[in-house]
Amino acid sequence: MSSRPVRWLSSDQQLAWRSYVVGSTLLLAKLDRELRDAFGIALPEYEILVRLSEAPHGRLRMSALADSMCHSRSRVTHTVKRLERRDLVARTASDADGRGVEAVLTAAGRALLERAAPVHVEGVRRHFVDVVSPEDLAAVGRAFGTVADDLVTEHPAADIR
Amino acid sequence: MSSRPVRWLSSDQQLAWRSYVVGSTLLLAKLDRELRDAFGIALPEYEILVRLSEAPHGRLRMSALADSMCHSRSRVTHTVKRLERRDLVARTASDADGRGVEAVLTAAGRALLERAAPVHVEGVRRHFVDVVSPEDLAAVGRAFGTVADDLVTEHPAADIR
DNA sequence: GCGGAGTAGTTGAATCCTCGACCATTATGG
DNA sequence: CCATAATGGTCGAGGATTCAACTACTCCGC
Repeated sequence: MSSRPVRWLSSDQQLAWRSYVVGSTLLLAKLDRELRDAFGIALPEYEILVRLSEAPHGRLRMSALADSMCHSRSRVTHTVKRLERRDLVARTASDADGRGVEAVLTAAGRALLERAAPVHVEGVRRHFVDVVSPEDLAAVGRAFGTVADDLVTEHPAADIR
Repeated sequence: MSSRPVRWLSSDQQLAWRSYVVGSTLLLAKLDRELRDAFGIALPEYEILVRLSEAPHGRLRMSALADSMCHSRSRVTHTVKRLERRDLVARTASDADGRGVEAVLTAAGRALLERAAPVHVEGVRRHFVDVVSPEDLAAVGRAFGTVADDLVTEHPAADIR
């Protein structure tokens, strides 16, 4: 058990890492609060509405929803149940697959989203996109795209699913 | 109330933003799980141990702990209470300030941290630092450093504190 | 030194997320 | 076909986080 020596982070790397952790924490908390205060919905709930709105007929299977957000199926079930209680989405059985369930955006859900989206986008701009340089923004996208690919394909599939 | 037109994100900006949200979600979840599986502590708990270990005598006030992680005081109280229950930290009254409470790393806490740190750092490397280019890493650090500064100084102080 | 304003921290309830167990349905293989 | 495995989804319990009080102490002005 001759453990090889730990490869600690350089001080530059450590600084970058901590800046990311703190900045990211603050950013997501801020955007969450803005949506909550203005519309009473949390960021994950908002993102579900967005994904539904982008799907044909505002309709998507629970598993597709879960996969696209990298959330557990259980989490999506709970989140959608909350949204359903507020009549922002509805659930119907899938007719192709007897096991499947599809979530649909209701009229109220679409209306809420149309009011919320500009506010949210404005927040993303003010607190993120507009405060970093275009080059750094592109780098962030590249970096986390790579991270996501790495984590999704790492194990023989079936990680978050 | 002539609302000015919404400045939507360009598709590049949108892609960068979504990559960040998904990649970040996956990354933090992964690192959290690694610590949980190997040592039974969550990422926020680990970070408290780290900050304590870096402070003189392994001792820090609750508010300093909260500020350095950008967590609410209430959250730190709960987290430290959990750590105290497992004898990884102890709490003592601050003698300078009668209101203050200081958290101290116990021997067990330090021992756990010394086992956990190499594993965590290795995870940060494998899933983040080593999969992105040094330039992109630096850009991520710059970007979120800016974001954090912006959010901390935005309101007349006293935002998360 | 007294009274009010601000600071430090805790508490408990409500909410959200995770985990494991579970049911129903669909594929697979002999 | 039929047994078994795999997939899609739900549920409830327990743990974590937030929120709104609340206590206790310090600081400041007078």
